[in-house]
This record gives sequence, C-alpha cells and structure tokens, in this order.
Amino acid sequence: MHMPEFATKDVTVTEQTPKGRAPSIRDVARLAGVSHQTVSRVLNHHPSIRPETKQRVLDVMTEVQYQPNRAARALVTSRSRTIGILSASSTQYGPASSIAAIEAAAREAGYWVSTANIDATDDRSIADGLAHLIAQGIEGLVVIAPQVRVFDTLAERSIDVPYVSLQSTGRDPEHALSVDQIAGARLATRHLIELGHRDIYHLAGPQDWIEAEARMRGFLDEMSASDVPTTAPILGDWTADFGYYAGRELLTIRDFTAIFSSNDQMALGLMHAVRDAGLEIPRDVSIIGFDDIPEAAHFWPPLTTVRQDFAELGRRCVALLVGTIDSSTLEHRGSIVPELIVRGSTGAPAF
Amino acid sequence: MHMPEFATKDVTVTEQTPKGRAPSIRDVARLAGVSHQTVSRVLNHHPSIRPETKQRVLDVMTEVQYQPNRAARALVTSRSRTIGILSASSTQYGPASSIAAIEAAAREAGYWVSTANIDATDDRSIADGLAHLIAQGIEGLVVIAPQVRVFDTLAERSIDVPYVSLQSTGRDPEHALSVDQIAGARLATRHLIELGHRDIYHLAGPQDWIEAEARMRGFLDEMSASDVPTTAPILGDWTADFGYYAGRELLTIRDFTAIFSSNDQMALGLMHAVRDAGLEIPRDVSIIGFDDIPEAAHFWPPLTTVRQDFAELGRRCVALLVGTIDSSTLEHRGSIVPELIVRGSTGAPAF
DNA sequence: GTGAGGCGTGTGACCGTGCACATGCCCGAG
DNA sequence: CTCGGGCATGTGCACGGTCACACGCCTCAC
Repeated sequence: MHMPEFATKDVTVTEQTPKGRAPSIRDVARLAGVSHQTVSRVLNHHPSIRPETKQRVLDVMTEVQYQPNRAARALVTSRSRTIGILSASSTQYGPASSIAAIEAAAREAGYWVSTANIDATDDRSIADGLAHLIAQGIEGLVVIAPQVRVFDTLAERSIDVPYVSLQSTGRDPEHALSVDQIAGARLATRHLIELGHRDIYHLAGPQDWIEAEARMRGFLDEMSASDVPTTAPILGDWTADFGYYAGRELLTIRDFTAIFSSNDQMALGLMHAVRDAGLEIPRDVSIIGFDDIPEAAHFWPPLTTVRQDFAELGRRCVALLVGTIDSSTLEHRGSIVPELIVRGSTGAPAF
Repeated sequence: MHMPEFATKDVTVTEQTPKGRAPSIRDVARLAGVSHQTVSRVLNHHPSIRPETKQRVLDVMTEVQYQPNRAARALVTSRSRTIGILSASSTQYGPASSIAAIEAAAREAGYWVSTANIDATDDRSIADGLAHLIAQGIEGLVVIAPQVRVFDTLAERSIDVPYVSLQSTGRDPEHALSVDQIAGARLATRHLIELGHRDIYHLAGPQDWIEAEARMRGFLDEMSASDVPTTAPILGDWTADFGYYAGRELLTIRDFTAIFSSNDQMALGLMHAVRDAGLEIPRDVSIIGFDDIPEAAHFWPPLTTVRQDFAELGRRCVALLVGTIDSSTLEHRGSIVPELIVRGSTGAPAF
C-alpha cells in the first residue's frame, strides 16, 4: 500500500519527546505544531491566543505530562517566587502554627516557602540562616524570632527584599504584623483586677522578644491605669521549666494572689510550683496564661488565657508580603484582636 | 603626565560590574583576568587550579560580593539540591522538632529544604502538597504523615525521587526511619506491669498513623508476653481534647488501674478526666504517655512517659537521604532506642 | 628524540524559559 | 485606496552557570 507524500502528519504523536529529559516547551510546541513562544504564552495566560490553539497546546501538555522548569523560569525572570522564613523556636505551638499558615497561604498565592531555623542567641547562626535564605534568592522574608538581634543583622547585610516580622515592635512598625499583644496583655491584667486581685505579678518572656516586651507593657499600662500597685516583671524564657523555678522563687515571698504569665507553658510550670507548695489554684493563687495552646484547656485546673489566632496572622503576613512584592501594595494592615478565654485557673482572691 | 600604553592594568577595579545586575562569573572572570570557566572551577573546588589564581578569583569574589545563582546552576545541572518535607500536623512537638533538625542537617549538607503542610485526611490536599514539591524539582522527600494514604498517592504518581518516612512501618521498611516505637511501647507497658497493674488500657493514635500502629503492637506484644489479659485499644486522634473525652467514657467502666496513652497530649486529657471524676493519680489510676514533650514534666502529676529523640531522627533522616541521592549509599540505619522517663503519674495500684 | 599523559587554562555550546522585536493578517477610519 | 493599529503568532537572543573539548606547556619513559 502506497502512502502519498502529503499524507496526514499525526503519526503516533505519543512519546516523540526525547527519552532521558523531561519535556520542555519546545517539545510541546513541536507536538502541538506551534512555536515555543506560543506555548510560553499559554503558560503565562497571555490574552492574545486563539482558544483552539490554546486548547491544542494544553492537550499536548497533559499528554506528555509537561511540568514547567522552575530553575529556567527563575533564571530568565530573575524571580524565584520563594518566600523565606527565618525562625527561632519553631517547635513551639505559636510559631509552628504561623509557619503552617504561611506555607499554605504562600502556596495558594503561587509562592514557595523555604525555612531556616536559627538559634536566636547565636549571632553566627542568625547570619548563617539569613545567608542561606538569601543565597536562594528569596523575594520576601518572614522573621519569627527575637527581632532585636535579627534586625541588626538584617541592617548589617543590607537586605533588599521586603520583610515582615511576626511580632509587634515599637521600633520598626512598618515591617511588623501581629496580634495586638498590648491589648491582649491588658485584657488578661484587667481580668485579674476585676476579680479583685491587687497583688499581681507578671512572668514575662525573654527581654529580646518584642512580643514579650509588648505583653509586659500591656501589663504595666493596665496596672497603672487601674491604680493597682505595680510589681517588677520577672524575665523568663518561655519554657515550663523556667515557670516552675520562677514559681518556687516567688512562693518564698507569698505577697501576691495572682500571676499573669506571658505564655501558657510558663503558666504550666507556675501551676506545678504552686501545687508543690501545697497551695490551691485558684483559691490561693490565680494564674492566667497567654496563647491558648490546645493543651491549655486540660491543664489542672484548665487554664484561663488569651487566645491568639496564629493562623490568621500567617495568612495576613503572606498577603502583606505578596502585595509588597507585586507592588500593588495591598496593605492588609489592621491588627488582630486577641480574645480572653476564661477557664478554671482564675478566681476571686480569698481573704 | 603621559601614561605608556603598557601601563599597569588595574585601574580602580572596584565596581566595574554592570550596575543593575548581580555580578556573574563572567564579571568575576573579567576582573580577575581569567576565563569564566576558571571561576567556575574555583567554585566547584576543581583540583587543577594554581593556588595564586584561585586566590585572585576568591579575592574578586569577596570584593564584588559574588553570589552564585542557584537557578542557573540548577538549570544546567538539573539538580535542585532541595529536599522536600511533606508534613501533616507540623504544629505538634514531635514533627516540629524533627523538621527543625532536618532543616539544620540539610543546610549543613548543602541542601535546601521546602516544606508542604497537608491535611492528611484530605486526599486532595496530599496530592496538592506533593505536586507542589515535585514542581520544585526536589531531589529527596521526607514524609511526616500517616503513610497509608500518602504512600498510595506516592505510588500513584510514580515518584522517582528517594524518600524517607519518619515513622516505622511494617509495610515499607526500606523507606522508614524511626525511633523504635514497638520497643518504646513495650517499655511503657512493662513499666505498668512491673508496678503490679493487671488491668491496663491503651489509648492509641489514629489508625492510619503507622507510629500509632507500632505503639499499639508493642503494647499488645508486651501484654501477651507477660500473661496479662489484653484489652482492646481505643483509637484516638492525638489531641488532649480526645484524651479528655475518652477518659470520661472509660471512667464509666472503672475496671482498670492504668492507662498507656500513645502520646503526651492525650495523656494530659486523660488526667483531666480522671481528676474530674474525683480520682487521684497515681493512687487510683496510673497514666503513662509517649514522646516526653517539654511540658510533660510539669503536668499534675508530672507525667511518666517514653522519650523520643526527634532531633536525632531528623539528622539520620537527612544522612540517609543525602546518602541515597549521592548514591554513595551510606545507609545510616540502626534504630534509635527510646527511653523510659519515670515521673509521678505512675505507681503501684491500690487494692 | 619522541610520544604519552598530566596540569592549568580557555572556547563554545547548551540547559528551558521569557522578552523584544518582527511578521502577516484583518478591520476600520480618513 | 491607503494606512494605522490590534491580533495571533514566530524568530532569535539573553539569563548564569556547567560540560565537553581543545590547547599549550612540562615531565618522564622508552
């Protein structure tokens, strides 16, 4: 049987792509009978493409399982579409929740996320983590760490990507995004005052965490606004262990009826110490925490605390960052208001 | 003053690189008076380079702050040097700890890490996360999630990158890496039996988590090995909330003196329920957990549990993966042995 | 003396994509 | 009728590295 020269061209189109490599736009173009540029236009949703041409290209793409090459695209556009996260203490509930939300929101927005975990007490580690992210060509940076040190390093290395910090800070409000820590701390403090407490201590977080600083400020503001004698905050390190030892120290004094802990873990340690001393919560001592980690409802007694929406924080963070990157400057500002969750660890003081 | 034509060539070398772009190897080459290939060789530690040439190139690099372009390198080598992490429940202490350790170890080994958080109960989410990582050209994959579903998806999409799962599994031992969950569960169970308990319940994790399954098996193995009557495990979901409600249900029966919980959070919920029922721990009920989260020592009473070294797990995971990628096949196998941490929540049963 | 082989270095192609520009066509205004 | 302009598409180059190959020089063995 003789085939005329002008016979139909589609001889077993399947698998005409080179064996070893993944198919490129040129392979797709050849199979679809168009130029590689047309394929590129389909990929980038260029308006001027005839619907039937577009469909033909899309069909070939699915047939050969075409996957755009991220490296090639990044090379030519000099855009990595990657957001970096510089995080200390990512094993803690709050940061971990935010990171998860950031990742989800970023993926939705077509960005990749790369994380560098650092030891915030080690300047070298901060610089290393930052260098690692920068070497990756990140287009935006999220900082979840004590800012004081990190910001110094940032300034030093003259970072030119937009960045957002996941804590409120007096010093650099333009780049901060956070649950309103001061309002939350005032909420907690007012709750204790309204219950009738007059002698209240505050167990604060590490002094280089702006979050800790803000909560401390909220505490002091509310105390003086309510004409309650202020006490000097105790500086902690976020851990339950520290809460326990701080509690033991405090109990040698015994001139207080309530403690506001800057996070739930330290509150747990405090409760441990209070019970060890043979006291009862909340009869002898009221304790309030901050964060509302999932376990807080099951502490003994269930912990009164201030809930933060870490996930919402992460989402807004990405919105802000992506807005800045695309310079459509969305400015998704407006602080997130925390919520008081009253449980069993607080009550009126016994007289 | 007249300058002869053969005058020295280094006229203000500084800032001869094009203004807008970051310096490339060609810029460095020009300034160092070598070819771009020589610069490339310096970058890749090629042996045949004269020390003085190498030094000259390195000097120029630091001077112009040269940074290799990751995209260009990835494009030509078709190697991304990126490890993907597919993670469910990354807000929990265990997974979060492992992720942090993986990131640190990967960075050390010259790899980047990209994480995709998924909802393990949603097949669509699993596929999305996986596609996201693959689109990135990952060279290795770490799975921290219920494997049953994820592995099905992996098989479906015929993944061709080496992967490691951070849980022990009977079904796919080649890709698993974990603390020896069965040994840990036996440790916990034996501890209860040695204290004199005969009526012991097990609160297990979700049935599609292999970790949960392994701990359940360890429990059952030890029970039957010790001739103690076995009880049907209760399937939970890792949360303290579930532990609380499971505890309330269990307490309507009251034919047991000890409970082995598959993780610390559920143990916390259990303790909450036990106290709500007016019982005392460990006098009336002994409770033992699993993981040793940092807060466990401050539960009331402090929780007896089994400690897992999540960080070591993450490190070994990267060693294994990188070994496989470079096909030097290091095979850093050998299971990690968990450790029993005895605290106040377990004791001899009262009669 | 000559050829093989190693060392130090340079030349040009290539990876997969997007961009600037060019091209041909069609339509409507002057 | 002519010409400007938008549409749909194609051509060639650039991005910043690495790789294969080539080249000149030197050493050493035969």
